[in-house]
Amino acid sequence: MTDSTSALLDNFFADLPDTPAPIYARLKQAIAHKVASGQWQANQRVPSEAEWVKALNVSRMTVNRALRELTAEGVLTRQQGLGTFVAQKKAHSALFEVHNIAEEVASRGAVYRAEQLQLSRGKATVEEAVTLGVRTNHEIFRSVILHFENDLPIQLEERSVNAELAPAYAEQDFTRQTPYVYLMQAAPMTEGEHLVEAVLPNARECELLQVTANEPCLQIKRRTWSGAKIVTAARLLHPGSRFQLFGHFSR
Amino acid sequence: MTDSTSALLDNFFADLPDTPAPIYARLKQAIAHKVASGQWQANQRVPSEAEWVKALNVSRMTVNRALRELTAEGVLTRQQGLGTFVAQKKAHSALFEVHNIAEEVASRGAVYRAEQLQLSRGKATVEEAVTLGVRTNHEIFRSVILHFENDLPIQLEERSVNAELAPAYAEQDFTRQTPYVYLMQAAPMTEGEHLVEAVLPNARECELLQVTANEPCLQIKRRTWSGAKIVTAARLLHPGSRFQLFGHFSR
DNA sequence: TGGTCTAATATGTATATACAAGCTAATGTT
DNA sequence: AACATTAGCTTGTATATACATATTAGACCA
Repeated sequence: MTDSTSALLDNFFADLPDTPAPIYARLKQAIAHKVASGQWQANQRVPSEAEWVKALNVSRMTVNRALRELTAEGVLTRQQGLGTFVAQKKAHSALFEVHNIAEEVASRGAVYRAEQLQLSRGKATVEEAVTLGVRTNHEIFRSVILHFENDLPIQLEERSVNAELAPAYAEQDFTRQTPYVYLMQAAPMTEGEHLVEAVLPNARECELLQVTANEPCLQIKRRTWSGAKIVTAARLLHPGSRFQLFGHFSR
Repeated sequence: MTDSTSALLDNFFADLPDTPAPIYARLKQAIAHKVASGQWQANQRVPSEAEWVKALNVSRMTVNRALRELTAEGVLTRQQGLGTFVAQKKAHSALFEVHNIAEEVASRGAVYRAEQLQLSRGKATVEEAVTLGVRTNHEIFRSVILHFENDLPIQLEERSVNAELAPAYAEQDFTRQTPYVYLMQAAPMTEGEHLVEAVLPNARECELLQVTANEPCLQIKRRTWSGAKIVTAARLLHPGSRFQLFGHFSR
């Protein structure tokens, strides 16, 4: 084991709840948190099974189970004889994963740009309180961002954010970094839901998205959880002629 | 072990390829095939770990791994002290799973009905050959079915089927049983892809779906594989005002 | 009859051990 | 210098064992 690895593993479980969860589950959670929060970057090497065994004083099969399950879940990738690494995000997984529109546009070789139309803070309306699962006196952020691919609008994003979980939301510059990036490091997503439907945009949305009236749009309503609390709820509107959702599954 | 269980396990691996795959993987594949093909129904009890150990002469941990992974994949459910069972299909998993529209409508407590508008056999057109990955002289079936929820059209389904993999497709009565049910038992699905977008229906589609012009529709193009071959390609058109896709994910 | 306890059975987790197989770097040879 | 071999690391799989915990059915007793 290298010195850096040793430092990596010192007090690894320190910031985890000392719940009576199985060892393999706590190890999974700890690693998943490192990855989700961005502390461990894609393609970075993860300690080997033998190193975990030495550092945590558990059996190799227990470590093996944790790493194997995280691999099945797409968090890690492993190569026999080589090691275990943080997995890269899939390019075409928009249907199954919460995606970062900036990365997606870039992966198509197109130019990405964003305009921030609104960013405010206030107490939750009744609708927002219901959607986010908070009281009506709870502080929330609201943002409206228009995302461009090659100077054509590709996504209109209206978002409500739980201020308790993402306190520095208003200080972000969303023309430089999408909300996704900040939210993932502030409150890593553990669960989420999508609701996808085809809708007609109203006059203002037509203008913003630069589409003619009667152009159908794909609307995605998404909520994401971090633990038991809802972090954010978003409504994403995509011009039907410029945007498709793609998904692939096995077994 | 009961006699029926014993019969169940006789020659369990008989119809599986004798490839040099790991034991746990072959057991997973064999069980998944029983479930996917409908031979083992939902909620049916699966042999216990001890029974598998006795019948296959392998260690319990190997069986445990197969059953545990199938549980993580949603094929089985397990209850400590009780046993292992074939899992029920999720109600709201339309986004992630290939769904059976009849079951979905029924699960909402609504009345399901279908009209078969077309059912024919012939050689593949160039477009079909490309979509299905076959030669242009390959035999395929084509069907058009309109699905109703409470006497309102909810899905227009245009489907091309590989006749080699589903030879009895034309003999089915799709007003009584959806193509999904026959296809799953004829050639269990191992992989699939979706392409989701918002579109405007043409005049004929508007009439069939009983929607006004300018009503946006959700179009899903889906292809499913059984092993290396494509079984079927379908285009599903849903009125936007009556249909939503829902998805949920963890971690 | 009704309730309680217990034995049997099921899955859940953890460990130690063993060997197979892939990759890399150092070593040795020509 | 160029090549081949090997040692040492990695993950992948399979087994035996142990104990924990959940559920059920039947034995037992009041």
